[in-house]
Amino acid sequence: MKKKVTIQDIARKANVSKSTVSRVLNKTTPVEENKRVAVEAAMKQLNYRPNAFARGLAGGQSMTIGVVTQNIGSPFYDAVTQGVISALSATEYSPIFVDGQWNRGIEATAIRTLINRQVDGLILIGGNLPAAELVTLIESKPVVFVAQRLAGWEKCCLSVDNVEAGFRATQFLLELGHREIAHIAGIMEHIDAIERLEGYRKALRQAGLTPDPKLLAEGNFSSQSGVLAVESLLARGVPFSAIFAANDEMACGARLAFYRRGIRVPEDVSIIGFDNQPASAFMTPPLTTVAQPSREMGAAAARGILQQIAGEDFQLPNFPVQIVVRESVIRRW
Amino acid sequence: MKKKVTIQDIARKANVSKSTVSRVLNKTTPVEENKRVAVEAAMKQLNYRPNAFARGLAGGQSMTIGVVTQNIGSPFYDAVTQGVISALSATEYSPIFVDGQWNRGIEATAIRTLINRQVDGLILIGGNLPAAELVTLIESKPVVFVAQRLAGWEKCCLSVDNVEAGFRATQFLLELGHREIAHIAGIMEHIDAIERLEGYRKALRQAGLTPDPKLLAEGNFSSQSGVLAVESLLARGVPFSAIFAANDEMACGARLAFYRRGIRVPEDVSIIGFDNQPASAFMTPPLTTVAQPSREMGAAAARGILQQIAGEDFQLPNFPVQIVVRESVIRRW
DNA sequence: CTGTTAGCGCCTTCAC
DNA sequence: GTGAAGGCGCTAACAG
Repeated sequence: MKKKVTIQDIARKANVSKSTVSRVLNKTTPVEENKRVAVEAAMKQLNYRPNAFARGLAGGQSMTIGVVTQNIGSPFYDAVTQGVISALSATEYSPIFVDGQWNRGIEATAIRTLINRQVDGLILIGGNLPAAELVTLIESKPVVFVAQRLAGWEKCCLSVDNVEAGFRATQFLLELGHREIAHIAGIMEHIDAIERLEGYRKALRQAGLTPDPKLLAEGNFSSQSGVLAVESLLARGVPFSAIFAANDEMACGARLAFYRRGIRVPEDVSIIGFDNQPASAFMTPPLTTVAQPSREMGAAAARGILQQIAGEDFQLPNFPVQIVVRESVIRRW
Repeated sequence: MKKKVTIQDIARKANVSKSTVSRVLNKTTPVEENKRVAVEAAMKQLNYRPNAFARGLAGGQSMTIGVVTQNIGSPFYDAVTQGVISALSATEYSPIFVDGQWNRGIEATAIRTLINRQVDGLILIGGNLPAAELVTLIESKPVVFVAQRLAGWEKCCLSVDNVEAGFRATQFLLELGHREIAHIAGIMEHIDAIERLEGYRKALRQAGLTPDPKLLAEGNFSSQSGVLAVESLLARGVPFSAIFAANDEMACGARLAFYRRGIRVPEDVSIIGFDNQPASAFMTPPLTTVAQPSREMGAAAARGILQQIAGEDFQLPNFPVQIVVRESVIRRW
């Protein structure tokens, strides 16, 4: 075993005291030039690495911010994660990730683990713990919720307006001339799924149409469920000329189901997805979809945390969605 | 600010000493039943959470294992990560992730960050730091390299035989009757890409064919590069009836390029990818691909670390690849 | 079985 | 500017 070099060792080597070493390390107080150089040299020579634990213990700051992810669903979450990473990489803070797997129990444990590790802030991406439980877990640490809409915590919530997004996606199909529009919803326990469905219905109603339950299939955000949804839809015998899927994975699955049946996209049916995941541009035909600025949202979340830590007044930005038109939709004459 | 409750507080409340509390906490030494109960009750009441930093400082163990990922390339890496998470979730250890982005500098920094955080072990997924540098960084901590093949560190390397995999993929196409087989390689700095290409050539030679440089295109593992590769291949005017892409993303891009040109898959050209990423089953047509047991590899890596920490003798298992046949290949008569 | 005594490595007052 | 002393919360010997 290698003996670890401590602040003490380098103090001896540089003929100064521990305090001085600490000072050059943190730049908290000016230190005489030559001493500083000596210290830095010693650190280099002995290959000194400050012990993050000791620091955290003594200083009260862990310089880490905890991120709780949910690995199910759409690549949207991955992108948010990337945003967090990149925003933090320029700072002294490191992210530490724990996965909640869309399971309340696991999620709670994940948060506890993070708190035990003394994270200085928390970013929760997705998740479905009730607000009350969250409050007790968080312990009043800085926090930002991504893709959530917690009552009483609006200031800390970062998400696009999914109702609006669903509305616009449907509206888009309506404007292309479609009248019989099906929807493949996500898991109805997720706020995203609920709101997108709501937007879908709203658009239909506004166009003077009545949402037909027979044109609604519930999936679970997986590709496979998209296949099943289309098969179910087809089996019901109610005709439709377009589909709005609550995420790209399911849109993907839907497209495959049509392929299997010999139904052409977009000649026979149009598809619009959600998330603009990278692969959607490479499907055949390329998938039209609704894009959320996921990376930016992750970065914004990280910045929000940093500002809270700094005690600054902060406000999370608003993010608009955007429809990315590709060949999977076509006007139907 | 909430005052933190410490081991001392609960010791007072339970009328025992700090040590006893520590003992029930870690179950290191039997403690009298009634005292134990009292302590546990006190912990519950005061909502006690042990401070991981203090623990780490005092005990020398951080109970975290660091994972360095590279977010570029194929979803293979994501799956490995999942495997690590799941294998570790049953233990007292938590993974902490840092991203190296396939950049030597960033990767080195990532490893240093992890070391500073006193991780008890390291899992490096991908990456391309030279062995020499790695050695000094690691500081003789337990380590497992996934998808690497470091000379002198064979015992700690976990990867499939990519030469063999490339060989079999090509062989598979040969057996279908193809003779003019193109290859879209990955970034030639990555060992995976190099080995897969080598396997491809080996198979051709063994079949009595000479690898034609005009049938080789270099991509960068991204979908987009798959598109470009096919366009480049087509522009060269050398006919081919099948393509082996070094990962599914590029295979995806290739498929799109053919679609754009009106070239049918698999009627006109067959495609085989690599990684068996989930989406590959949902392409049109579903993609034939080479599967690595990625989750299992991640889990095995985690177990390897744990065994090293425990000082046990360990040996990383061998993982075979497997060809998953789907509709994107067809015999050519 | 249990309380007491030392630190773990570092930061932060304090006097100098 | 700089060194000495104290403490962060917990674990790990040590005696009892």
